[in-house]
Amino acid sequence: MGQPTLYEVADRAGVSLATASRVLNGSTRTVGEALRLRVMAAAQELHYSANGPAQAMARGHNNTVGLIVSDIADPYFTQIAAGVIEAAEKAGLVVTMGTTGGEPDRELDHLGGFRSQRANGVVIVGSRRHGDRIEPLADHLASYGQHGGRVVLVSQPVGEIPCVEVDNRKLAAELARALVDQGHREFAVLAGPTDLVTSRDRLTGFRNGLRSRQQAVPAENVVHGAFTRAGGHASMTALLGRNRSPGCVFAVNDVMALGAMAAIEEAGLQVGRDVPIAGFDDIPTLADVRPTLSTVRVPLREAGHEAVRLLTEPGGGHVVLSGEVVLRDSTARTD
Amino acid sequence: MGQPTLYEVADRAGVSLATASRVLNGSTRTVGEALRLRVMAAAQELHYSANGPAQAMARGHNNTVGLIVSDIADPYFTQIAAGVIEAAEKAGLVVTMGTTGGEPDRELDHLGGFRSQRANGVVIVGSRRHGDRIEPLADHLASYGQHGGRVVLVSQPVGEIPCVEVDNRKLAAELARALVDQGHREFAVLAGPTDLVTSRDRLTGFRNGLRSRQQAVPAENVVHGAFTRAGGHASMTALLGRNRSPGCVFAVNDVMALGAMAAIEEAGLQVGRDVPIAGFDDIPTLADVRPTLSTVRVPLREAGHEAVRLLTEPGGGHVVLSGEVVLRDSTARTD
DNA sequence: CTGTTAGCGCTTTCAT
DNA sequence: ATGAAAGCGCTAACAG
Repeated sequence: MGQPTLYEVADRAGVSLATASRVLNGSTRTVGEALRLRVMAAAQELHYSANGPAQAMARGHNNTVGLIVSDIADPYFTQIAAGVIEAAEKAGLVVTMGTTGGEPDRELDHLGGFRSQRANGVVIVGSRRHGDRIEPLADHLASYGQHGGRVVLVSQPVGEIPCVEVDNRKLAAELARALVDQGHREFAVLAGPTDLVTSRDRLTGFRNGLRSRQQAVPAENVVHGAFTRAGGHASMTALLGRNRSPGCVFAVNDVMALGAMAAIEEAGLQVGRDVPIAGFDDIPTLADVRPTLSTVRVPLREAGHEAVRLLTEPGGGHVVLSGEVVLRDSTARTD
Repeated sequence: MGQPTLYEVADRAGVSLATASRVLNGSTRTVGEALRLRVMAAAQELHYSANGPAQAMARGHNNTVGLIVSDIADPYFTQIAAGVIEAAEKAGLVVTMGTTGGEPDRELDHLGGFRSQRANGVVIVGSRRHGDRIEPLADHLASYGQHGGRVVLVSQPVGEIPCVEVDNRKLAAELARALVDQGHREFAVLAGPTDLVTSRDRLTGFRNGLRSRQQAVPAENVVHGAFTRAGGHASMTALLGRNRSPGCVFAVNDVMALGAMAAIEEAGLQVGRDVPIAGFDDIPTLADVRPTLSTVRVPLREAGHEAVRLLTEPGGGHVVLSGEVVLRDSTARTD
């Protein structure tokens, strides 16, 4: 015997199904005080709990938002996820989450799952890949969208899909200029994966910024690797293997910068004095790392809020979030 | 017009609803090759996506696990959540997440929500509170459980509810002894909230450990505060205000220890040399903090895995996870 | 204000 | 192997 049904509650309260439904599940219709009380009492006594799937079916949607990230344990995604959850709960939505481990296919799987779940909308966080065949995603999105499903990307736009974007190129350029203005003249970049649009944008922006100050990064000082702490560590180790003083290093995200800092120390060098380094994102973790890391503050939580806003508000939208360069000790010139 | 229905697919394929259902949604029944192909084709062409709520209603459950944490951005919860998600995805379950911000009432709200959603089970992560009126939770759980809903606690047992527990007392005692064995003789504890069972257990365990080595923490050196980085910072600041060399400090979790380390530095003291400190949990963040923090490694992700296992396996269960003391630089004796 | 009654889309006996 | 039909629990017209 399963959970009590609305029917049983109605029965016990001696009212019709409709009446019970009206009092228990926020209908606009109003019910007489006497009956209302009887229904509530009956529900109490039976420990009634509305059958969500049945409601969802009858209503056509779920009050749910799907969230797709590649790795919830990565501080970047954690922050955005936290923002999404905050905003969603505020809007009375429930968040269902899926992780991809970086595999684009998993993204589609989850999208299909959420669609099938009849989620009100889906937030997909994570950089597009350069040369991505856009079609599969766009296709899915289109057919999902045609049937009222809403999708918001947090990364880069794909077609007309609503999107929350960070102005990576502009900010990376600003960082580059700030670094030059601090007196740095030699540079290296831990550039992340070659195909991630986010890392490419940051690299490009950084180069543009340098160029506007008549500086450049030598090709051999651009090293690619995974977008993770381990990737940063490996990239930095490789770089140091070729050149013990590569100049000021720009890691395209903080997590990589952290790995790189560890690698620098392990090589017997001192972060800042021997090898200045800057990151990107300003994840909260940085608060406890010494030397303090120069980086670009990106409003990650806010990105999550915006994504939910785009999902719940009518009409599309394309939000470009800015940020700000934060110079700290890891790039301070001591001479 | 909404999404295509199974009926439309069946129609287009020229078969019955039942047949279409059997081929599209993993039934045990088998269908002739010819029809099967026609159905699949029709589904393709129509971009059919099964209506999850309808399936859930017909089947009675959701293939969903609810996850309740107080704050997804706290590394402790992040790790456990990551473990839950890993295990759930492996088991073909989807995870739906709710946050409480530390308010016990929100826990009940979410529990109700998940129950209503007909989640297969719910994982509740987060310390019970001492003097909690167990009844509300236990009540809800009981009536949920009677109807086939499964709940697993990750923290401390409540009644007969399956639970994944960390042996906080034992481990805190081991830490205390290890610290004494390192030569420390004076101690202070940043003890967290007075009512959280986890913090109380760690405090008690620590005291027990000291006692077994004929040591103790003076009452004025036990300072309570929030279970967060800010709480650790505030507690440490307060402690230092009374006593610039309180001895070896035990922060009942790493996040607090991190806040405390910042406070120590801000007070112009040096972590380790002036103020030795140890934490608890061994969150990944510690990898990038200097001096390296002595702590107790707790298998957080594994706790998440175990929780899902308990949820999916028949029968109850009570898992007690152990951990290990990890002595690093923050408590090294230099004299 | 309250009750009747169709569905919502799918699964699952039960026949054939 | 396939189809017909009875629900699953709830909402939302539509009637009173």
